[in-house]
Amino acid sequence: MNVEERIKTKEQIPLDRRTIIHMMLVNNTINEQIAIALKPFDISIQQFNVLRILRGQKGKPANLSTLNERMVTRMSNTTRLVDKLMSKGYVDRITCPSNRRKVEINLTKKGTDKLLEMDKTMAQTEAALLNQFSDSDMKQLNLLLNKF
Amino acid sequence: MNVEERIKTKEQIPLDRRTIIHMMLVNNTINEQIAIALKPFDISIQQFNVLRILRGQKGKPANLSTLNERMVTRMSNTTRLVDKLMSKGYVDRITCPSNRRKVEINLTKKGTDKLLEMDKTMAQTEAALLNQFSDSDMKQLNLLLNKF
DNA sequence: CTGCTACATTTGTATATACAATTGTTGTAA
DNA sequence: TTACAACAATTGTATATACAAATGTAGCAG
Repeated sequence: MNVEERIKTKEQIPLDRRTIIHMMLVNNTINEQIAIALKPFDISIQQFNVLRILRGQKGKPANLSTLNERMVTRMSNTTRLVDKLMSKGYVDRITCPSNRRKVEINLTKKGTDKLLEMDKTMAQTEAALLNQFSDSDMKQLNLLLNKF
Repeated sequence: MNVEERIKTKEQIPLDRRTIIHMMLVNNTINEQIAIALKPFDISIQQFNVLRILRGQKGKPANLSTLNERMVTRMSNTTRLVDKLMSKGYVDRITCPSNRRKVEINLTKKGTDKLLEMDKTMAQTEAALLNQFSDSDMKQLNLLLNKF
């Protein structure tokens, strides 16, 4: 992706600004591709993220603040995000018996199955996005990203 | 920024997935910081982007499709984005005399002035975001981003 | 036990965004 | 010249998101 061409500018962009813009452009690409991959499942990136967090819990229920803490892109209203996953039948939610302020959220069987399907598509998408990267490219990129 | 720590996972994340997640996390940081910088001006990143595009036009008016084409993060409703800039007095909009389907959007004096103020804050924010990067780091990062 | 503060989630509401349908304009083929 | 397709922007509407206020619960000082 050529930055100047994409944003149609002829003037030279200072390196620091160009870097920021470049990051944004790539991120848009990433988000678009993942959204396309998840579209058949009628699910957003954040919803997918929550499903994966729940799987990582290995049956141990999660409450809302835990989810919010672990989400890649945090959002201001996790309640309603979980509402949507519930209405799809992917998770269930009960109030925590030991502390009735909290809730316990779990993956359902249906959620687990769907997530397994999504995994395949997502793996393909990740691979496609990164197909020009060698392992050492990726390591280098991760090192550079650490500087942010 | 340590990925595993941030998303609170103990399991090892495959390198390709980690790379994608890392990109997203850094992008969130970038967006948050820029949003904070622009908050005093009561303007969004995309609105700021449009103002800069208009300045790049050097007085030559832009129409909506031009703006949309050049925006870093394109959106589905540039009309209403421009509405907001108009209501702030930063731009004006007339229908194009030579082709009445199009519009001509221009920066106002007020918009130009405000943009100049925003430049300062934005330069600081960019510098702060990239303060751990040497020039060669940035060049390297840009090269790697080209692979997406 | 009472009153108070902190906690965890939910709800209300205003704003933002996506997507499709609509409006008005232009160019052009018959 | 008329009819029609393509174009450019706008509008309607459903959904998403942010932010603040409200609800209900727990813990704790006195």
